Amino acid sequence: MTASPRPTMADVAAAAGVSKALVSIVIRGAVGASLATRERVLNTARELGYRPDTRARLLRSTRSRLLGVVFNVTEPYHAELVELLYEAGEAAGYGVTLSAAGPRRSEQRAVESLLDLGAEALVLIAPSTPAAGLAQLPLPVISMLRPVRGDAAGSVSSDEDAGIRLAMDHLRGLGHSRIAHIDGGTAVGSAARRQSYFSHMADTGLAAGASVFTGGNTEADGSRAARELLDAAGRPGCAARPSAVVVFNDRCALGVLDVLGKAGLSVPRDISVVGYDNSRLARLEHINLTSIGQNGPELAAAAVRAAAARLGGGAAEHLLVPPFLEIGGTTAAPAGSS
Amino acid sequence: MTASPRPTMADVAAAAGVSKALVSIVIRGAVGASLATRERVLNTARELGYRPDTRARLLRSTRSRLLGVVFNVTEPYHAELVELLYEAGEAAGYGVTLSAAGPRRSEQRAVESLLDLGAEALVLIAPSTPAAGLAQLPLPVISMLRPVRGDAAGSVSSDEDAGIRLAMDHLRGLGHSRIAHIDGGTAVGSAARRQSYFSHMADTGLAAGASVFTGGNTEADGSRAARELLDAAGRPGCAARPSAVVVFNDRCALGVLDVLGKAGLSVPRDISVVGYDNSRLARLEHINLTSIGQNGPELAAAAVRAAAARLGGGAAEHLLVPPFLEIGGTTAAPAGSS
DNA sequence: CACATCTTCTAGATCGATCTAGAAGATTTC
DNA sequence: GAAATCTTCTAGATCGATCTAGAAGATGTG
Repeated sequence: MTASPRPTMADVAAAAGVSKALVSIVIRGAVGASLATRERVLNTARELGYRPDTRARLLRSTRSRLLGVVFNVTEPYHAELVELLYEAGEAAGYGVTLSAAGPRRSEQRAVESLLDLGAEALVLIAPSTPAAGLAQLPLPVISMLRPVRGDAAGSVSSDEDAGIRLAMDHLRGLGHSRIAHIDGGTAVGSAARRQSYFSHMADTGLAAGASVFTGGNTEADGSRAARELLDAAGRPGCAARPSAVVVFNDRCALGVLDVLGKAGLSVPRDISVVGYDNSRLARLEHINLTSIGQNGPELAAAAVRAAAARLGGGAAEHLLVPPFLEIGGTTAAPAGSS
Repeated sequence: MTASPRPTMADVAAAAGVSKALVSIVIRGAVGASLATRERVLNTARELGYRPDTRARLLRSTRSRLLGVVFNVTEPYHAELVELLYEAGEAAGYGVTLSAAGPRRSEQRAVESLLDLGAEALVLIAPSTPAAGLAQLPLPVISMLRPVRGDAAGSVSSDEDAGIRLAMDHLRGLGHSRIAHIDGGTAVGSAARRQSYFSHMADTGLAAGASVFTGGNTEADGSRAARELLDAAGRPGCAARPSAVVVFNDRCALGVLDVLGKAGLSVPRDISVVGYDNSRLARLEHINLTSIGQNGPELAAAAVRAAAARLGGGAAEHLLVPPFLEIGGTTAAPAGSS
């Protein structure tokens, strides 16, 4: 609470006996200062405890070098990306400012506050604003985790098709062939993952054995779907119970695990389960779900690169980052195999 | 991407035929403008699509009315508070800017970036910086979720003692008397909660039956503690198995539930379990843990009030906000009772 | 009507940096 | 040695708002 006024560039200039323009040059690391004075100025700046004032810098400079990031507070995974974006942004010479969206604060509000702050480009994590809306923003926009077509905005997302394939190849490798899918119902991305499931089943000659149950985003959806799956297997004339299930996401998979366990089935001995998201939930020790994870560091780095490229005048890029498979304790070879 | 330059205050002034000082007065809602012109200026501002530039405002004004918030990206609950702080801050006429701390970005770094941005006061959620460090910051600081003594910083936290009492009163009300505690081991806050447990047991004449097991922050800690609890109950000469357990936090409680279930005990029929935090985890439908929750909206509002009061010259306040009890499916009357 | 008071409005300085244009000195070129 | 070029540095304008001091006009008062 000591109110000693913070030193300004003029203070440093006076103390070092140079003009403030020169101090500015040195602090920014721009060309036009000799090595000797550069060092002298940096030293006096350090002695005075000088730190450039972001407000003034932002106001004057044509290139604010500020990256605005909008994330959703209700999504735990966004928080992880936020930290990685700080890192990637700062490594690329950008400052990063956050603005949170959520049930009580609209995405538009979040975007506006970043605009008013002078952000040079925006990274929106899983934006709900339609592409047309993004196109109207007066600066380059990168959509993360939600692919966008066309030139409205760049996009950087995880390759979902590759993710489903990773899951299925893993199960195939273990010896499974009766692989079912519990989808996300009407959730965003559910249709694409279901499509990937079908196409992979077809590619490996298992198209006839494909079976999909309607799940959803929540544990309740997963539980419901799992009960349906068990019922179907018990009905005469139906295919035998699948030996493995690929589930839309981790939360839904949790409901599936719960029902399977209560039905007396042992996972993974009787049936293998793969989730999607590799969330904190999946990594809880007593759950330890095999799951597909997004490559966060690469996603963040790609988003920053895409933003920088767009600022440099490039066209909107659309990147897909390959996900990875985290093998947990819910997958194993099927009971029948050696 | 259309680069139409954004209108400034001067543009609005020219269009409305007044001075920019007057526009400033109107936009800020300051006194000194007639109702008629006020309306006229606001109308032309709206027509031009004028939005004040935060950078310039921040730079010039003595009172930036900007609240800096530091939160930890790895803590899901912080995200919830962040959104509530936006709401509470904006309701009180403050802008809110975030800065994330985390394993890869130090709290100090987060604080510095807010200082450079011109924040007027800081709200640190569960800061790791010691009180002495907080005292050195050149602006009012409010520590949330971590009580701080003395005048170094204001603090707003949940009343943990009241929380433990809520849990115990709930169990007592159901008819439990053999109530054990699984603590947080060396985790922050564990000692205080353990102390509350003891003092409440004493207050209700149950001091002799008090028993504490060493838990911790994670499910593994909870599992270990639960096994110990079951072992102790089986040993000759030891007290009977408790009919209820109050656990340090939800994560730890999850491990407890897991072990109890695997040991063939039914929760809540054979034993009741109460967690702490009322986290998303606890609210998962198939877990549905009875838990103590923090009153987030009230915490946020209190933090903003405390910051404003401090800015107004008041001394550092230290507030305790009462938590609430969320009754789930893991508590019931003990088996023996009617 | 003269004077004080209040309301409404404006000119211009200011915040702390960046940026442009150009001066001063050192170095190269012919 | 004069001209050209390069390096190093500086004065002063500028970004878009806020804020101070004071002008102009309306209203009240004796």
